[in-house]
Amino acid sequence: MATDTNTPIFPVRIVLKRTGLSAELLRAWERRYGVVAPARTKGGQRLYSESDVGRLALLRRATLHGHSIGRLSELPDADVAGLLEETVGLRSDATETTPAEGAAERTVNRCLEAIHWMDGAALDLALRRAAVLLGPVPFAESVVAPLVKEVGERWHQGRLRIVQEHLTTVTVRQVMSGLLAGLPSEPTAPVFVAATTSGQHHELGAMLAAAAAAAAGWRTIYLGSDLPGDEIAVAATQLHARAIGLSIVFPIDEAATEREFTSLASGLGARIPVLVGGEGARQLTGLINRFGFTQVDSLSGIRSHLSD
Amino acid sequence: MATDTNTPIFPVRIVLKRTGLSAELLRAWERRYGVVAPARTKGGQRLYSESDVGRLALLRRATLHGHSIGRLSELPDADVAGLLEETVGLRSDATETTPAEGAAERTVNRCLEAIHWMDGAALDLALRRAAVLLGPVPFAESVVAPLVKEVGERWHQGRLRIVQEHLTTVTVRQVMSGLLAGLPSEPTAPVFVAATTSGQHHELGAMLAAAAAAAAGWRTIYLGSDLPGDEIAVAATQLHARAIGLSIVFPIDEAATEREFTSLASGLGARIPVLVGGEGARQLTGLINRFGFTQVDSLSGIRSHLSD
DNA sequence: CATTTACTTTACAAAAACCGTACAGAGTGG
DNA sequence: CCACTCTGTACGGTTTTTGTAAAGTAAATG
Repeated sequence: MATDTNTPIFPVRIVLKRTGLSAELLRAWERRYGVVAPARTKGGQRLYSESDVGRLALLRRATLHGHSIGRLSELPDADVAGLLEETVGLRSDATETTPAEGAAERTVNRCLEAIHWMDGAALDLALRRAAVLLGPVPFAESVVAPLVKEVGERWHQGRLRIVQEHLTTVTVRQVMSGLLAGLPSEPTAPVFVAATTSGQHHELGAMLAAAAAAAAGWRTIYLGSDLPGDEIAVAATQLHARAIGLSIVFPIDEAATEREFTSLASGLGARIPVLVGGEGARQLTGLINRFGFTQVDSLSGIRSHLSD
Repeated sequence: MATDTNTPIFPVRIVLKRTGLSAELLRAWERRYGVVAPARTKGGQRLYSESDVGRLALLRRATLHGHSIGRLSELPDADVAGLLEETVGLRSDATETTPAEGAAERTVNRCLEAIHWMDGAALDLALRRAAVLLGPVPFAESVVAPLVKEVGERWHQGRLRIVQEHLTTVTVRQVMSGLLAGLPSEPTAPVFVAATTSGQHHELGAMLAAAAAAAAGWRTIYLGSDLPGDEIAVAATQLHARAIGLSIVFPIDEAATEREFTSLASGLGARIPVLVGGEGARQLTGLINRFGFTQVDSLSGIRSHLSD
């Protein structure tokens, strides 16, 4: 095989993007602690391998949780992952460190299997492992989002029972909220409020939005599902929110959604950006625009919108 | 294995976070009582092991319950744990307000305050503090249960907004699920299924039931709220549940509840005990008895019923 | 060839920890 | 009521650790 996980192919800028490190810090880590030893081009620029990137991402997460880079640098990947699980409160016994890529897809399949058998514990375990291994953002994007979508579809087609869908919601919610609690947030950071309007009982979309915002450094407040528009407005105002995220899965009743939007908009004194996402939002573009809201169709979309 | 429970790896800041001690106090304990003897880095910074952290957390809990650190410091972990269990268990005696009970009440008030200001972070913090201080079961009984009840009442009286109730649900749920995940459960233990029937959107009662069962050593599956009776039946059957817990907060519609009960009962092949709790259950005694279900009115009630 | 991106080295600065010492409130025994 | 112990907290001055910046050079890119 030409490209295994040790083939050096990534230039720094990619690594910076994927790990969230700054160039200076990355070089400092290499110089001072020998955290990774990237190959070089003949001109002397660094070339990192997939496993380098994985290790760096892992290390970064561990340091954000309070571990000191000096100690961590002496540990192999597996131990760092183990430590991280422990300190984040995500526990498991064995730590097979299967370096990233296909991991997400495999996790999703394992989850679907667990859901089929209603094996909550297995589902939980699979999710937690993936969460630690991948980190919050990739986990949300490449595991939770596809999983939720798939479950939604199967449920819609009658291939999944209501309990199974419920079990999924409960378990995913649990893992995600643990993850969210672990993300650091400055007290001075802008506030993001995530919720779901009345009639919308599917929470996970809003939770994903919350995760995306939190990962982007916002202070996020997740208010749960099925909330009247004016209530959301009250919360957003009181909390001085700088943005609001709504998730709409089924656009069952456009008129009802419009009512909610109206009460939300009229309750918002200052003009606060409202991001609307979810499957259902796609069919409501007109409505969304009419209210001056913004439609987003992916988690990265949320992230980029929040960069203002 | 590179990292067992005696490998020194945790820097102070993590220990402080996990134990709730202050830096000064921790050092004082080490200096004066030799409570733990952390390893050092080259530069002289402390490095604690997993078992150090465990011992410190234990000691802190014990001191908060009134034991003196001087005495405790001479005891091995197991004895401290024993002592702690003894003193916490004493609570059920008619003794007036032990420090722990005062703490519970104070926590509830602090939570209500936080809820009023929609300060999710403060709410979360107060709950977590109380959870580690009191341990899972007393926490559920003397903090969460009263809190949920109070919030329910205020909400009913219109003294709380819907958002505030939602925020409470979300936050409590998060803390509780973290707690539940921490409780050990044997794979061979009997299974308890907790849920809420259709139309019942208030989750926390069922979660409390799940916590009580988990603390009693059962393997619990929490299925979430608003589930049709037959779906609960399917899950219970498939999972070989040995008991089912339902929570009914508002008995809005007795006829509807009866329908749910019917579909649940008819879906259960074997005769599985069904425990019904919550405010609403009190007004449905007749209905509950007619189906051969059991009414419970407190968490300790659940525990005692599950001892069979 | 000009502009952008990276590299190295050196230096600085802030945070986090360290230590010793001291102080204050609660409880205890005389 | 007065010492005295036990315990938690606080201050002030150092050292370690870690992140960031500056300056000058080299490589890549279009």
